[in-house]
Amino acid sequence: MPTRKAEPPPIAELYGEIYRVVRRIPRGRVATYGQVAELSGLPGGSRTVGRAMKLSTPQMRLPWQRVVGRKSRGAARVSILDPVGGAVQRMLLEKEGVKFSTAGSISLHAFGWLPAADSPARLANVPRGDARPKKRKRR
DNA sequence: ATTCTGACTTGTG
DNA sequence: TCACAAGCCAGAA
Repeated sequence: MPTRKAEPPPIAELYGEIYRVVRRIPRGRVATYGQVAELSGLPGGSRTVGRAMKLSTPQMRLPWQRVVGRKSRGAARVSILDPVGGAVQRMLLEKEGVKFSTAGSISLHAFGWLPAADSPARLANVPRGDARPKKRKRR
């Protein structure tokens, strides 16, 4: 085979994967950009997920409002720059039961999506040690 | 090719 | 908790 430079990663494919992951987020739950990125095979690609959301269209019928920005260890928040879009996202989430604190943050402890325990029904007894294999102490 | 920008995240102070 | 810097990735100029 002649010299064939490593072809660039199929961006479109990755976007498709991102949308696929987003569709798995259950109603009333939220996932962070970073979380969606990892599940899509794009570690560190949180910004790419944000772009994918922005590029999404209504025809896709994508639950984009369930993807939020991480604020701290157990909290998330709306990260859309456009104030109108941000308000829409919040409204849509509240409509499906997601509660916002006075500071405008969402408790991941209460509404964070747990991909691993997605179908088994999140019992009240959800193991605290997230699905993270290796993680030093608390981050 | 280089620089800027953003629906990101994490570390510091 | 807030502000700022750095690292990060893809698209636009």
